[in-house]
Amino acid sequence: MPVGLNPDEHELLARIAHRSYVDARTQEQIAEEFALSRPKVGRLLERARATGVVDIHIDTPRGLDLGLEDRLAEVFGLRHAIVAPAAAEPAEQRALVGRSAARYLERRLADGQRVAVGHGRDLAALAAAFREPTATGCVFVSAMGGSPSVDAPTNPNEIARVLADAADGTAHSLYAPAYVADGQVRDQLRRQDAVGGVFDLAATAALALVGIGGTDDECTMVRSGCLSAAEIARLRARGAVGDVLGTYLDAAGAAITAPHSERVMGLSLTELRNIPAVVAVACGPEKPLAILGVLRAGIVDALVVDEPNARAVLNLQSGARADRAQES
Amino acid sequence: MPVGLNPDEHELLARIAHRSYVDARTQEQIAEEFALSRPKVGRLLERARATGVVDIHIDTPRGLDLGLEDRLAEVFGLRHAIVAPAAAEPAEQRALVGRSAARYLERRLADGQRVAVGHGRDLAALAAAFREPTATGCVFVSAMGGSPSVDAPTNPNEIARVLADAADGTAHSLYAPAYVADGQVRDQLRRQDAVGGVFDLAATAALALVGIGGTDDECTMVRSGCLSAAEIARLRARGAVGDVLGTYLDAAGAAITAPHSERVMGLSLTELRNIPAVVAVACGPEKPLAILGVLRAGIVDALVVDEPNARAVLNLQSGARADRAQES
DNA sequence: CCGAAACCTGAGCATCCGCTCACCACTGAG
DNA sequence: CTCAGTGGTGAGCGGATGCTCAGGTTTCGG
Repeated sequence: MPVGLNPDEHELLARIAHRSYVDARTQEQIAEEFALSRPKVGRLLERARATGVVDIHIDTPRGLDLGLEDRLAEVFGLRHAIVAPAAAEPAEQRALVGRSAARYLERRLADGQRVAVGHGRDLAALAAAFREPTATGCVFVSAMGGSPSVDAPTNPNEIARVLADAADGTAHSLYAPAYVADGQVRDQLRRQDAVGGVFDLAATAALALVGIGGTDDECTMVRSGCLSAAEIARLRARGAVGDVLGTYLDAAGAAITAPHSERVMGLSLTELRNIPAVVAVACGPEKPLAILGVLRAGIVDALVVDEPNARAVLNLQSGARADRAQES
Repeated sequence: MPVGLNPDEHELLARIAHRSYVDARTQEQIAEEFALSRPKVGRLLERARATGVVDIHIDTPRGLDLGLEDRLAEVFGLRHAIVAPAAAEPAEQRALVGRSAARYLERRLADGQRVAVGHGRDLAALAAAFREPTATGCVFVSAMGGSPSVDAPTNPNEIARVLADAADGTAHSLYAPAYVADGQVRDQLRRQDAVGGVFDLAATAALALVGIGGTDDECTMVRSGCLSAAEIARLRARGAVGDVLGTYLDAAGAAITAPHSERVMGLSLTELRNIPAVVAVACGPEKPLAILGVLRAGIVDALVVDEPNARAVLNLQSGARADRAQES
């Protein structure tokens, strides 16, 4: 029961709340009935809500924590944050994140929008769960190169195709590897019409859909053969915590620069920043630092993650803020 | 959890409800966020309420049953129905009803209103609990004669005085007995300025405050000496179930007529009907039929009763309706 | 006892919300 | 395949709501 309220006041608030919420009377009618002014009734109703005399409870589907999403969006300045319920099995967890991301994307897509598509198991899970959205005529474009095993479901081309199929739209594939030998080769490749044209389409997309990769030896880049274990180790040594479209970032959100960054066949951070909306999807226990780095880079507009990552990232960030506060 | 809702729909309703009720966003902002039209968001919120995804609970003070009040008001066409919580002890019950009635009257009184006042233990309890209302300059007028023991706290004069004191208003006393020998004496008395003037004041009051008397041998009329046990028994034999200002009614709400009705020194039912608002107060286990009769007479605008009576009266009425339905 | 500050109050106004209505897509029967 | 019926959708509008602000009252401290 509400505290700091005398019984008469409590009764009045309950009566007025009853009229308002149960009988759906207008504030004016209630004012009339209780011989009060209309604004006063409004204030009493507000007070009833504030003191808990009226308790509005929302039956959230099991596992969904909307407050957590709000905090995530607030702390990192995101437009949308979607937190999928926690799951015991990694595969199940990825499916849940994929499903959440799919529902989100279905809502978010607008007619005729072009979508730049990244790679990874999380985006593959999104694609697998994706159903026909309300929007029509959408175009899905690979935003980065592929891995040696070209038909793997985690390749951008494959993901773009699956999405286009489900959305009854079209797909543009990028026929290039994720990494080339050096910047010179990259520039040369991008000058090819078949490659550069797709890059341009991706760079001017209305929306980018990206995974967040890790820097462990089991990450997608290594498993798919895009990078060697030695290369990943070198990136780790330079402070890399994760990647977006092949560009690696440190924990502060800064890009790991040349020579590695010049070998990437994927939209750069600058190009990504020019896309109006970047949707990032991530899950898995190895990801908190990677997500943190990407969020701090300020390129992400919407984030879809599993609950453990959401909590972990928030803890890392608030810990960092506490540290800074202590220093000063 | 809500039934008949698929999980995706449930999640969407919960998300939208969260934005609306927790984050206090406007429907337009929500529509923007979820790529829906504004009316659609309104409909979804309505649906969320209907399906129980949002559950609005009102913390009612212990013992208060606002739904019961609503039914009472609905069934008998009352403007207000106030039900005081049930109590174990009769004295406690009367105090609770008196308190509820006092709070109600304090709210209801408007500046300068004249109030016609009846008698009885229930009104005495009201007067005892009465505190200064917001309205000022109110006038309290006895609407019926008194009992032989003139200073008893249940006499109209005494009740009017207490109310006037508390409200910082004025009181007009009626110096006449509740019953006289016959109609001739009554008319004669009412022609006296000191008596007739007060009657006129009472008859043109903005509000009447009446108790509902029973017809048992322990009723106020008998206990105060206004009527003898024999007289009450005769009234019972004629079908009387209760009284208002000394006028007895049967269970259908019709007045018991002459000769008894002509001996009353109190506002008649007709006079009462001309008063814009009649507030009746009643409590006690012997009262259900009396209350029923008075309510059926259609003179009452607002009723204050204890919970047992409220339930009993509703049961009696719905039983009667069922009977009539069965006949036809 | 007096002054000032804090609070509460109700008028006026801009915004928000629910309702009505015409329109359209989908469905099922002919 | 056609067409009436049904359920859902968004425009437009009038009423309802929340907010701001000036005025008045209470309650402190001096």
